[in-house]
Amino acid sequence: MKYSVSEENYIKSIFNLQEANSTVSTTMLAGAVNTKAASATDMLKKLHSKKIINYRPYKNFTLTDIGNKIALDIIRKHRLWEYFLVNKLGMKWDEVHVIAEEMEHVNNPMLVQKLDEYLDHPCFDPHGDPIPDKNGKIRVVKQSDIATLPLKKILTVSSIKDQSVKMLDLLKHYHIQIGTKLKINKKFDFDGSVEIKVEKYAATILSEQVAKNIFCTV
Amino acid sequence: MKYSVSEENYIKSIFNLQEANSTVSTTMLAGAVNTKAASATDMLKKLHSKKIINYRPYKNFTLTDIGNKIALDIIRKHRLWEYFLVNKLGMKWDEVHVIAEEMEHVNNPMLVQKLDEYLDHPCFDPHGDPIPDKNGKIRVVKQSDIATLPLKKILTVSSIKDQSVKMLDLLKHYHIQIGTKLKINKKFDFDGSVEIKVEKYAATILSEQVAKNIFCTV
DNA sequence: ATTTATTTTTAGATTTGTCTAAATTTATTT
DNA sequence: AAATAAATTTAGACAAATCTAAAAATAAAT
Repeated sequence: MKYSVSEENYIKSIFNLQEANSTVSTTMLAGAVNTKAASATDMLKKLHSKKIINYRPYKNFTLTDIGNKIALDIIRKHRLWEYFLVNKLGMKWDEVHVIAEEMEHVNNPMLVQKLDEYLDHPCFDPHGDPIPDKNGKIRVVKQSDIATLPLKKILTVSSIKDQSVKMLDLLKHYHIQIGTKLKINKKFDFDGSVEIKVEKYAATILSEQVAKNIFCTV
Repeated sequence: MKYSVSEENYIKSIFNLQEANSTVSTTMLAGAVNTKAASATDMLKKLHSKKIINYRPYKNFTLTDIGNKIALDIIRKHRLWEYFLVNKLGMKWDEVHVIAEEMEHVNNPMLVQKLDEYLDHPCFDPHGDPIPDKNGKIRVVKQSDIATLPLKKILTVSSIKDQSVKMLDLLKHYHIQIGTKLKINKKFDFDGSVEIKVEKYAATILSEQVAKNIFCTV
């Protein structure tokens, strides 16, 4: 089944709102897709008739299993493209969202598969959000900051707490970005600083403050 | 100025039809964008009001300078994405057109620039069609087949005459594709065969029949 | 528990891009 | 040159997605 760009945007927004809130309202949805509540209602009725959402007038609505599947597919594409834009084209974290918003609607399963292979099956987008796999499964992994993770294990950077420009600058200097693999060599109790080794770069020391901002999966 | 996907498709089709034919008709255009003549007329009137085409009812129409500029920009994106899909994602010549047809409408100048850099400013797409530069300029270069080109010069493969699967197979074996750089070492008068050297591969000999199908720029 | 405020839905209109069928213009034939 | 054929345009309708303004339902406040 093929869905219009509008339908896809509504579906994706419902998913994202469900992630962030216990309950989703027509007004919230309208806000998310940048329309008016009346327009959202129209679309809700259409999505309901297509069995994409559970919907009763004046009551809350949720994605059906079908709707969830569709949403995850769109989000997969969005995040893969974000990863591509940052890690291949060298764009910045904050520049890629708007572009990925357009690319996510390019509909071609073969393309997504090849892109995923080309990027080497990344698990997290540049903002640290997980990328659903081809079956819509999101790998649930506990991520912790470097200050608390164990030594000598290969870790993968999965998200950064402080996403300010200053932090970004610093991380660039350390050759650290989402997806970077690194190892913790030593922790210094004196000031909580940590020596890490990023693949093919010389080992360096991070302050505790920085270490606490870098989250990794094992 | 931003144009709808529909407008862009019409503009691009007019350009392509103008390239291939001396004159473009409403019916031809309708065929190219897969609609009916009546719909094409509606769009022609709209494009005329936006000064994208020169148009008088019942007469032939042409792109204005503005229209030409827009078309070249779309075609640039289309061909850059085709190049990406083939040379980075490893897709096949005949698979990429449909996908690029969607990607070409993603509108972000920074994206196009970064993509162009990432691909190292290619001049020809995988079908051998030239890729307009950022100013819409198409580098006019005379291309000739290997059988007639001079020895010892660095040549760039720009198009393949016979695009059959059999030929494709053979070229893959020789590590030749659009954009490949090669040098002609020697020509054998006995049977017209040619010894070539493709970057970092051992020199090999092509039959005259093959050589005549491979077009290069100097 | 009424009243008031907020949210959601309905009703009717608009825009974009499309269609069919009929009318008009241009091209072709006899 | 008149008749026929083909191409193009007009007229009117339709689907998708949106809007405003008004009505209906739910939630909050006195």
